[in-house]
Amino acid sequence: MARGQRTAEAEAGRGSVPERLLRAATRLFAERGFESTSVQEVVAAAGVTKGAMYHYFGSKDDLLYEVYGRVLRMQTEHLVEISSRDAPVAERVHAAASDVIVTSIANLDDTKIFFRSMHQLAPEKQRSVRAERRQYHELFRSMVEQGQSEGVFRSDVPADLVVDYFFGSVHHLGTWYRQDGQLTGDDVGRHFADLLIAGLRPQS
Amino acid sequence: MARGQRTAEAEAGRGSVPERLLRAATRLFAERGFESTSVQEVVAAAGVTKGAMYHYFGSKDDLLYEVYGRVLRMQTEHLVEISSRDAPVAERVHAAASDVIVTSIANLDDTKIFFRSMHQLAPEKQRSVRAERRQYHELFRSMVEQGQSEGVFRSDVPADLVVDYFFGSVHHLGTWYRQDGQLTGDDVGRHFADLLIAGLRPQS
Amino acid sequence: MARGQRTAEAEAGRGSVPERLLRAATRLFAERGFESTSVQEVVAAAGVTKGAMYHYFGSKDDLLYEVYGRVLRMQTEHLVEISSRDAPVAERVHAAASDVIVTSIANLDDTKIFFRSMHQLAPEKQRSVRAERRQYHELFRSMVEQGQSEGVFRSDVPADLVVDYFFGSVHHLGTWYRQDGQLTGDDVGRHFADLLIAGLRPQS
Amino acid sequence: MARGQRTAEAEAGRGSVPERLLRAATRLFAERGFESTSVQEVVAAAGVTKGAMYHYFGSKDDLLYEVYGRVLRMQTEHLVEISSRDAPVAERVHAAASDVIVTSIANLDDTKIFFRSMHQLAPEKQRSVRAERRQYHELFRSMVEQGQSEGVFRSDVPADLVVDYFFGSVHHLGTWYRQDGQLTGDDVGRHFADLLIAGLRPQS
DNA sequence: GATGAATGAGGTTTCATTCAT
DNA sequence: AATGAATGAAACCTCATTCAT
Repeated sequence: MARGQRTAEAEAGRGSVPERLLRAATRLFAERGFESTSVQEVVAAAGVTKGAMYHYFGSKDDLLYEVYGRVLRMQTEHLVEISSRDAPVAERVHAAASDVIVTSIANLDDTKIFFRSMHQLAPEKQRSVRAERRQYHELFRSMVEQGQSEGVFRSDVPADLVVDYFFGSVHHLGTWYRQDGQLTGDDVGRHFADLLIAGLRPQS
Repeated sequence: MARGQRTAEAEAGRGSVPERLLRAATRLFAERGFESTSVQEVVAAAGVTKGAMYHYFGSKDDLLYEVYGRVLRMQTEHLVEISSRDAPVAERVHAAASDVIVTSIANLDDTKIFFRSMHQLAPEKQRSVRAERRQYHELFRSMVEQGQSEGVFRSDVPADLVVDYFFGSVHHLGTWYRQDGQLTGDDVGRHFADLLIAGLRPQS
Repeated sequence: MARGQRTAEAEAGRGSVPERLLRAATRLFAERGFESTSVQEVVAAAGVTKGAMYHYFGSKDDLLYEVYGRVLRMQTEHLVEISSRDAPVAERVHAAASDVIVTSIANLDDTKIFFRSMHQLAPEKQRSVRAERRQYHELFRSMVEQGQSEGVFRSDVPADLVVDYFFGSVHHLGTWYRQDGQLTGDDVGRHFADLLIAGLRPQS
Repeated sequence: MARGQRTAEAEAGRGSVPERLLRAATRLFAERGFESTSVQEVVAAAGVTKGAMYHYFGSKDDLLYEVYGRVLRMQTEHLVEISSRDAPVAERVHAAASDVIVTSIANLDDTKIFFRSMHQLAPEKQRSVRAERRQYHELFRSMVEQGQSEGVFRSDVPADLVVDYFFGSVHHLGTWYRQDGQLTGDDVGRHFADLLIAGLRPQS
C-alpha cells in the first residue's frame, strides 16, 4: 500500500506503460485470440490499471491496431530496401521472400494475431491496415513482374497470383512453426524462397 | 398458431432445422467471425428459436465443430482416392494440390472459418479437428516423400516443410479470393499446383 | 437398437413408471436439491422420457409433493396407532419420539427433501403439506399436555415449544446421520427419546 | 443524470453498496430461497446494477457465502467467550445453548438461509463453512464431555449425539418462530436450554 | 498521469412445459 | 401410453468503457 502494490507479472518489469501494455496484449492476443482476451487480462498482465490503459489507448481495438502497425512498418521498410538493391531480380525476390519469413518468425505472435484477428478491427482501421499491406504486396508483385518481363520468371501465372500463393506460406507460419523445433527462421526462409524461385523459373 | 410466425430470413426456407442452422452459422461465422456472431443472430437467420438450436447442438462451439467436420471429411475422402490412383507421383501430387484448392474455393466460407476460428474451439474438439487435419497432411507428405525417393522431386527441402509451404496457400484463399473475380477455382487450382510441382523439380 | 435402447440406470429396473420416477426423484432431490435437479435428469435416471413423466405427473412440483406425501402419511398412521395405545403417557411419548426418528432415518432422503425443499412447493400444495404436518404436531402436543396435566411432565415449558424443540432433532437428522456410521436408527431413536423424556420430568 | 434514477427500494437507502447488497440478499434468500431468487431481484432491491454486484462479489454464490460468514463468526466468538468463563460446566452449557438460540432468533433470516441453502454452495465454499461449523460443534461437545466426566451429566448418551440433538432445535427455529409472536428470543433460549440441561442430568 | 467503482447492454445456456403424432 | 422436437422466458455472468477524484 505504501508504495503501490506491485502485483505485476512478466510484462510488468521493464519499459514504459504503453510498451508494457503492447507487450502484454501481443502475447495474450496470440495465445487466446483477440475476442477471448479481456481488457482486464491485458492490464493485469501489464501490471497497470484499466484507467491507465484508456489513458494511452482509445480502445481495445487501438491496442490491436498498434500491434499490427509495428511489424508491418518494419517489414515494409525491409522490402523497400531490398527492392532498391542493385542486384538481379531473382536475387531480390529471393531475398524479399526470405526476409518476410524470417521477420514473421521473429515476431510470431504478431503474425498470428495479424492473420487471425484482422477481421475484428473496426472497419476504418481495417482499411488502413489493408492499405499498408496492399502497398507491400504491390511492391513485391512489381518485382515479380519485372522478372517476368525480363524472361527470368515464367509468365503463364499472373504475378498477382504468385504473390497470393507465396504469402499464404507467411500466414500459415503461426499455425505450425515452433520456436523450440529444429528449424531456425533462416532455414525456413531459405527453403521457402528456394521453392518459390524454383517454381517461377520458365517452363521448358 | 395456424398462421405461424414466419419471421424467417434467407436460410429459413429449405431443409431441416439442423441444416438451416448449419447453413446460417457457416455464412455468419465467415462474414463476421465466430466470436462476433451471437447465437441469437444465427437462430434468427435460420428462422428458428434458441431452444431449437440447443436441442440439436450442445453449444455454440458444437456448431463450429460441425461446420469444420463436413468439409474436412470431404477433402480427406478426395485425397484418399487421389493418392490411390495408378498414376505417376508427380501427377498425383498435382491432382491433390489442385483438388484441395478447388474444394476450398467451392466452400470458401468454411475455409475462412476453419483458419480464422479453429483456435476458439474447446480444447478437446480442437484436438479432434487437428487430428483429422494431421492425417490429411501425412498422406500428402507421404506422396511428396515418394516423389523424393523416386528422384522425381528435389530432396534438399524436407517433405514436412513442403506441405506446410503449400497449405499456407490454402489458408490464404479466404483472404483474397473473390467469387465474382475473373479466376475460377479450377484456374487457381491449376496455377498453384503448377507452381508447387515446378518448385519441387530437382535442381540442376 | 433392435429392441429399444435400454440406456436406463439404477432406478430403471423395477416397478411401474410412476414408481420409478418417484424413486429417481427422491434420490436426486436429496442429493442435489429440488431446484438444482432438472426434469431431464429425473427422467433419465428413471429410464423414461419427459412425455411419460408429464403423463403421470402434472408438473415437477407434483413430483416433490408426492415424495412428501408418502412418508408423511406413514408417520401419521404410526402416531395415531401409538397415541391410542393403552399405556402410560410417558411411555407413549417415548415411543412416538423414537418412532419418528426411526422412520425418518429409514427414509432419510425424503427427510432431507422435506426440510430443505418444502418452501419451493407451490403455495397451495405447501398449505396442504403444512396442514398434514400440523395435524401430526397437534397429536403429539396433546400427548405432552396430557402428561403435564397428569403431573408426569413439567409444566413450566409450553407444550407447543416442547414439540418445536424435539422436531428440530428430526429436521436435523438429514444433516449429520450417516447410514454407514456406527449408530442404527433404533439407537438414535432411543437416545433422543431418552433425552426428551428426561428433559420433561418435573423439576424439583 | 443530474436527477439520477432512483428506482431503488427498501434496502437502497443506507450503507455502502456491498452492505446494501448483503442486506437485500439476506432478506430475499430467506423469503424465497437462494435458487428462487434471481440476481436481478437482489440488485433491484439493493438499488444497484448487476455490474456493481459483480464488482464486489465474484458470484451469486459468493453472496450466500458472505451471509453465512457473518453470523457464523459472531456465534463462534460468543461460544469461545462463554466456554472460557469461570463457572460450573452446567451453567456454561446452559449459557451457550441459550446464546445460540438467542442469536439465531436475532438473525432469523440468516438462520433460515443457513439451513436451507447451504447445500447449494459450491463444494469448496461448502467445505469452508462446514469446517467453521464443525469447530463450533466440537467446542460445544467438549463442554458436554467435561460435564460427563465430572459426573454432572449423564454418560449413557454420546456427547456427539447430544450436540446433534440440540442443534436440531436451532435449525428448526426458522420454520416456526414468528417475530410477532408472544415468545421473545430470550424466552425460547431459556426454555430450550432448560430442556437440554434437564435431559442431561444423570438418571437415577 | 492514474485510479477503480460503476454502468448497462449483451452474451451463452438452461429449463419446465407443450403438442402433434 | 408415450414420444421428442420445439418453445420462450429467464437465468447467471462478462465486458468495454466512463468519470469523479
